[in-house]
Amino acid sequence: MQKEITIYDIAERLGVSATTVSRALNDNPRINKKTREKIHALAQELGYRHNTLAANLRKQQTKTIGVILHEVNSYFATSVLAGIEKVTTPEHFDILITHSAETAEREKANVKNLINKRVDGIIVSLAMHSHEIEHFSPVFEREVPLVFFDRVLQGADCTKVVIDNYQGGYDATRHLIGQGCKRIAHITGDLDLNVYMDRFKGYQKALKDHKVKFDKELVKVCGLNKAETTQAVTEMLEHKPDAFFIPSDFAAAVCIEILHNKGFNVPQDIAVFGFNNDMLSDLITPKLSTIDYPGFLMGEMAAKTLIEQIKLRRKNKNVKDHTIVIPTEIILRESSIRKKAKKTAAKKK
Amino acid sequence: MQKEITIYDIAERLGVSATTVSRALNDNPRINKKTREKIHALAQELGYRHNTLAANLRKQQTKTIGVILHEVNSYFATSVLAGIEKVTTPEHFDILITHSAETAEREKANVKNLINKRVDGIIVSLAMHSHEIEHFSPVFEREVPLVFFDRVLQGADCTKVVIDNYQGGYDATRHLIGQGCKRIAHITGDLDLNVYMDRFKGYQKALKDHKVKFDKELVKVCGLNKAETTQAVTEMLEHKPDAFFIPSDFAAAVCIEILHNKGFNVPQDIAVFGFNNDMLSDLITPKLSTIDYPGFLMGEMAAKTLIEQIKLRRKNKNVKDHTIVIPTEIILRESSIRKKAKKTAAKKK
DNA sequence: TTATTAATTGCAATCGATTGCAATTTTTTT
DNA sequence: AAAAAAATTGCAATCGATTGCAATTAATAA
Repeated sequence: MQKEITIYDIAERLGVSATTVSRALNDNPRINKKTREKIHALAQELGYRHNTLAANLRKQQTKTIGVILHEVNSYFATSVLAGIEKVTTPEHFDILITHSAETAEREKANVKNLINKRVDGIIVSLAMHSHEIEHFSPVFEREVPLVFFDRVLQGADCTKVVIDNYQGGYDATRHLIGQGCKRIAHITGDLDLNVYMDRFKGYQKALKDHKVKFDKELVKVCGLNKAETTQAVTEMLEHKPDAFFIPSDFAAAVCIEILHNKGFNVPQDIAVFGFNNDMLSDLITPKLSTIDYPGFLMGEMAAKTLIEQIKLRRKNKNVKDHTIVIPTEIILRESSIRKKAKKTAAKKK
Repeated sequence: MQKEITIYDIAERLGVSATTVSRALNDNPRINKKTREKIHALAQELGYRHNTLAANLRKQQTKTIGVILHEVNSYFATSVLAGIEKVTTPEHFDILITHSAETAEREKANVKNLINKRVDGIIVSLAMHSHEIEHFSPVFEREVPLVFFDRVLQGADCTKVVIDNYQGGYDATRHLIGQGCKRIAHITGDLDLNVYMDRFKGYQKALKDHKVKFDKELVKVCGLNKAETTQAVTEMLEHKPDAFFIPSDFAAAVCIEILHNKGFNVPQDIAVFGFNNDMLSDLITPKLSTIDYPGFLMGEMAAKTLIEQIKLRRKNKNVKDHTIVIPTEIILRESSIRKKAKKTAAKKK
């Protein structure tokens, strides 16, 4: 491995100063055009590579955004990343992705690591078991711009990008009621998380507004993975629900499979409603009604907001914390539409 | 924003040298235990944060691995990333993820960026339209360890981690033949890519080995997205296939949907076989037979190999290029099993 | 008590680019 | 031709941690 070429090597060969080389390579107009071209040519010839480390150290900025995800391995996560990417790439920011595997410990280590790496800003979706944000204090102290998205902490005074989970829960439930459902089971995730709690609240409010009695037997919290969902759905059937509102498309798909195996007709016997509008919701049978959860847009908004804050901070302007709420959209497909329940004559085919 | 604390600040307050502070913070046994503890305590108290940039500049290593993906937004991509992560985290490597959106241009820019950032090694899956690796020359010149995975360039003399696509294609086709299929349509992706080419070769070889005539009318290349797949499947039906081998679960799922809409019974009339074992393959109706494509394992292997190479390079040992082939596994589900075709009496239920 | 060895600590250079300020040269104006 | 303005270029410090080598001090052996 030969030694890396530096601006000093170029300077020496051309009999100019390193200052001039540095400026020329940055296309600084203070340097004579001919000199600039000469320098660029030699740099090219020698295979010079700018050393970002050295530059960042001096400039005290890294043009890098740290992203802390609670989990990487999901369609939602990649959608968000793609959205972030869309915004950061044209602004020439790199993204450093870490994941906390749903533990507060890992989350803490990631915060530390990103601060050590001197990222210019951080985007976070909180881990499942992260119920306070004390471990973000190094970030706050340094006034490093920070945007929370999706999984956020209620009440915490910082910038957030969230989806209107309450409205989503409300819309889904109202729709089911409109289809004639009276006993809507709600199998959901950890209610300490804003996303599940808000959907649950929307569910409750819709019931109340439409005078459907709330029965707490019909609500069950579980991990929403295959095993736990299977168990929860099976148990729930004892309470004779006529609909399942399960705010996770994957879990809802599992539910449909169980119902089929047990000989229920979806949606005629039992309607099913998901959440997320994952790719699979359009491919299973019956197609799943769900709430569109625009991860890509969320990533975009989070990145855009963060970059704004980074820019403001460079100008030493102070930053106002605020919350951006992205509207959800209800997607009606087969799993919740009861044709026979319609007032007009049922049309088959 | 107060000034960041440096080792010099700590050194001054404690009346020792920066050298001592640096060593103490790295738990160098050359420093007296009491001194070390004092330094650690003060560092903690002052909220000192190690500056990774400065350290990396001096140490000439970044403990960072660059990852270039052809596309981020897929289940496969996240599986691979999760696999990489599993290996890198305990080794204290960070990963810097870039994506080339299937273009050679972006890929080239990413290579440059990663070199500028002085990553210690790179993991790449080539973009669809990247048919040469000339733009990796800065990597080769610097002898920066590089591992290609999944999408690789045939013949190129570098380390690769691939899946046995040939065997996968062979197994899938042989299975379909075993189910009595004689006209197996093959709708696939760009044959310039090793992954699709190898599967195609496996398909051909299986036909040959089992004396089924190869008909080039039954082979069609397309983008494997929803629109193109729909068109390709529709056109293919004119050639009266009795099976579809579509090496992408998503496209296979689209195919099943089309066949249903047209009134075909899958698998009785037409069998369908996918590739990847994506999450959705287990959720659609009928469940999709497919080839398991262990992205997680692939990521793991790629990262493990790369880190080995990075370590060897530090010791100035030279690195042997080699190819790691990960075996595939055939997953048989409903979409390809023709009950009535069995020799034993067909059992319904 | 002196010679050796071991344990601690520090000096000063280094990694490579950036930038405020000043100096020099060139061009334009009077 | 002298003065003023504009265009170029360079000096030297800076960013913060690391490390080879040397120096000092403490502990042990002779």
